[in-house]
Amino acid sequence: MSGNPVPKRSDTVYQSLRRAIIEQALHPAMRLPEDTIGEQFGVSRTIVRQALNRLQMEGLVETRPHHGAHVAKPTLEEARDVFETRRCLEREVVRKLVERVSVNGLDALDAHIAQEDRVRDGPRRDGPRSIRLAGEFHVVMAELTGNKVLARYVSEVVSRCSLILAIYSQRHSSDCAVDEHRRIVQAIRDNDVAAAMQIMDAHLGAVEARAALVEDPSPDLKTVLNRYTEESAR
Amino acid sequence: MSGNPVPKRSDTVYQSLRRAIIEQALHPAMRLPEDTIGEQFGVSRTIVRQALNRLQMEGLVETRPHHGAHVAKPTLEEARDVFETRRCLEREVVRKLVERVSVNGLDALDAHIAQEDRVRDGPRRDGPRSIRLAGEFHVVMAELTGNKVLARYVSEVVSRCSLILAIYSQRHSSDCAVDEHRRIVQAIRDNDVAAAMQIMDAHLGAVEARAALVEDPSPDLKTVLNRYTEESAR
DNA sequence: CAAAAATATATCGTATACAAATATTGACGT
DNA sequence: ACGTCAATATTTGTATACGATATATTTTTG
Repeated sequence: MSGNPVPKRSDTVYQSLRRAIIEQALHPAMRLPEDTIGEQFGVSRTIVRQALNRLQMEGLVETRPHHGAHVAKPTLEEARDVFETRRCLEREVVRKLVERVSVNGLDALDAHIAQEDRVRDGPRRDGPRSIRLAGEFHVVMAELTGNKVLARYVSEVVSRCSLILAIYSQRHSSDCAVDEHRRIVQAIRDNDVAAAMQIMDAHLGAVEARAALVEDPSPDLKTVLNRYTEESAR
Repeated sequence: MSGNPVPKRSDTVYQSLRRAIIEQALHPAMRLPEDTIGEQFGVSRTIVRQALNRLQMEGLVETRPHHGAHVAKPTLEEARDVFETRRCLEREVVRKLVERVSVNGLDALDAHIAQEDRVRDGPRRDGPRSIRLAGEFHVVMAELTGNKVLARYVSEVVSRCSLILAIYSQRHSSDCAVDEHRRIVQAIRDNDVAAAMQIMDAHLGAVEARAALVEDPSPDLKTVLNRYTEESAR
């Protein structure tokens, strides 16, 4: 009666694809053929399909019948919905954490921030990893509430936010983000609900603003080619 | 390029199972063998598995490797998590609806309440259907916000709440519930955020209390037997 | 007679094969 | 030269077959 004798190969595929999408290694609207992925991982389409289904439910991939799976390409409206829901959920997270969070929990958050610092100031500016870490900070917070349901939803919206940022934001200026994380933890430490919530709201607002202000950077093939033909004509 | 030429057979299975679970036709912890279900619906295990996977993600069924799928049997802790998250989400729903809801939206809510009344006062007291309708009222509200993400999460927690009520509440006293629904709509009509939220919170609190106050009616075999051995020893 | 081992059965996990649907490409006629 | 239509080829949707694993039953042994 061991816990996990078989590490579930579909989970491996799922997590790999998830990271690849979040870190923008797989661009939005990119096709995800089952055969190709299966060959790559050495598994059959059955396994790949499970992973893709999960990703679809979480909003990271979209599938149309007989068209297969594609990396999701959220519209601005969807993006707004995700951000709005995320704010709602994270307010609850902060509220709960201020109410009761263990010292270990705060330490875990500090440790995570330290890791974010390390990656940011590290030898090479690892943008994708930085985005992922920034998101995981919020997931860690949600898990510290002890509410599994809440944590799952936060994890989902954070993933989707990462994808949205990957689309709509040119570069992830994580400098301010890390600092805001620090300030949120400080407010929680001070048992200051209002401050923590306000900082969190501002933080998410800043993230959202960064997304909303930029134009869609991955337009249709036609548009791209138009630009290039213009260049060659010039 | 028609919308849905094939109504997706897995969706049929999914919805049937979902309703059966929510209406307590399928009891918690009941086994759900893939073959049996497949034979019943005239589809292969592949289809059934898709439906079961979806239900698992939504928390309505649980599966352990090589043990197959069972109807979920949430613990009290899970139940609390679900209720807490639901409150958080529905507060947001109410807030958004008060901000801006169309007349059509309010009409839809009225119509739904009327339907609840009809079923409640109908010839036969249709308990299961009453539970389902009560839940769907909240889903309709969430959908009226226009936020798809929010609506999906609300739909999920409402489903799970229905299941929880099915377990922990002996009978669904829907009389008060319908009236509370009416009062919530009234508060929204009056643009009274505070009142609407307060009623909603009280409503969910009442639902939760009804669940939390009852002891687990189907505990472990050991626990039951312990109680009985104690009794015989006394 | 009780307990433990061994077998049998049922159910699940995965791969693969076949059918259906669609996008693409080439041919053809205007 | 361009638009339309048909054939091909790729990809998904579904079913089924096979192997693995857990549970139930039976048999054996102390």
